[in-house]
Amino acid sequence: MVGKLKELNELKALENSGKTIILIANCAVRYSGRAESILAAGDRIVIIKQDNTILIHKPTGNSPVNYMKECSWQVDGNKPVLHAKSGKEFLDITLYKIYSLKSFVLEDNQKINLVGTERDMSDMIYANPEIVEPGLKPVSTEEQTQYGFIDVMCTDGKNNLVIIECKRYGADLSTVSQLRRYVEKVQESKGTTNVRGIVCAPKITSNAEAMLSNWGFKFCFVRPPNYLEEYDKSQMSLGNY
Amino acid sequence: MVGKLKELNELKALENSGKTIILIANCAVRYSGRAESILAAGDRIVIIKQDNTILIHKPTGNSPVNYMKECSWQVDGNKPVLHAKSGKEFLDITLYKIYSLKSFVLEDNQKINLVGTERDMSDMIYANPEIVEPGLKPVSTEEQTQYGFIDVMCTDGKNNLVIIECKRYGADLSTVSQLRRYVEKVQESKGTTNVRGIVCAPKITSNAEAMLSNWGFKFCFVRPPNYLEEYDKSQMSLGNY
DNA sequence: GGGGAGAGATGCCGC
DNA sequence: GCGGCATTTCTCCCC
Repeated sequence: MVGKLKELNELKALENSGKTIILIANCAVRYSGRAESILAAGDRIVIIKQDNTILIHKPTGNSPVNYMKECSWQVDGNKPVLHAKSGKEFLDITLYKIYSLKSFVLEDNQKINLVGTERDMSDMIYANPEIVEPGLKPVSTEEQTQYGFIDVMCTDGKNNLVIIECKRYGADLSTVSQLRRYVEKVQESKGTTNVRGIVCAPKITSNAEAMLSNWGFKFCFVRPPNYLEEYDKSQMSLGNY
Repeated sequence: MVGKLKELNELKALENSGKTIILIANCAVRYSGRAESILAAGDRIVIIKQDNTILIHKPTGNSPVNYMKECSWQVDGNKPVLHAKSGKEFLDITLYKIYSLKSFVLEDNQKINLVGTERDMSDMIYANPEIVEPGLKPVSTEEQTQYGFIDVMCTDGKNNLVIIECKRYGADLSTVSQLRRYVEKVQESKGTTNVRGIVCAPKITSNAEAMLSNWGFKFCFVRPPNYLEEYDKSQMSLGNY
């Protein structure tokens, strides 16, 4: 066991310090909990956050290879192993070489502000349902039912309730199943068959479209609010900064 | 603009170096692409991986606050800004203070080995369907249909096909919708109504259970292969290492 | 805390 | 590449 004891002691001293720890190390990882995993030795980035969330990243790829959130952890007394535990879950990181160990106290009180979600698309349709079909009048949005919540509900002026399910990217089989669940539930609770269903999305898979028409539902091409164009415009007007 | 120029130059020198870069900085982030986000200044961990995947982490929490995978990036010539681009997506990180900048060449050829997934659960049931219901005989597993793929298909000895949908964690409304899609599709393609549906999971939500029984389907309590117990056992027999 | 559904989902596999 | 779907999903919102 090579193990740089100096850095292991440093790491041990950081237990419960509430610091952000960045560890670059050759390590092996074992996880057991909801599932179980083994990862043989390799060079990795280990992040221990100030809330004791642990992330283990390989040198490539988007997602952490192992992780554990808001856990308790400690360095083993005898072996170069970091043990982490959270409820019934366990994570063991065996450290073969430590290339770098740094700790920080970081302050970040800001929350991210994200726009351009499906909710924005429902709001757009609720505000102006005629972009979906002439004659539609808004009734409700985000209405809760026992079978889930309905993005937008309208009337069509021909004595029908119209249930709209939005997808900001693409509609698929599960989208159609979801719409069907709502339509049937509303038909049941209102005791009427005058309930129509519409999927609004920029695209739909062919199988989903087949299922949609089998059920007498309708697809309507709707693009979500396009923030990218706004961004492009502002970039242009600002030049290259 | 405070900006430690020395570190900005170091960062610039790392463009296209193929190194893993760990940057601890006070920064603001702007993203535009599939959606759009703004994040005001705060202390964060910025990771640039060897495949030019960028992750930005707050000092707490599990998920990255912003990210971009396999992008191209560069440091602005005039401002302390890291520009990243991937297709039609943009990410700008404005660096107000750099607390730490380190780069590494990391080597990791290992792949994670994960067990205890839903697939393991279907395999278990396919190998021994009588744990679900006496008399069941396996027919197929992971069978592809136009309406999705069916986890396990069996016969029940009473001239019925039995379609089993497994969930490793919990079954919900969409699970029941999924099962229903398969049952109806098989009924249609076989031209018979002798098709039953069973959801196998360790738990099911109350609304899903109601919908399940409305459709004449059945819930069967099945726990996924319990690897945790195995882990506990091995830990015990090894003592404290 | 449970239930339901979206996500800048991501990642995997199959056709 | 698209399609379908699981994920140690995670996260948010609502009841």
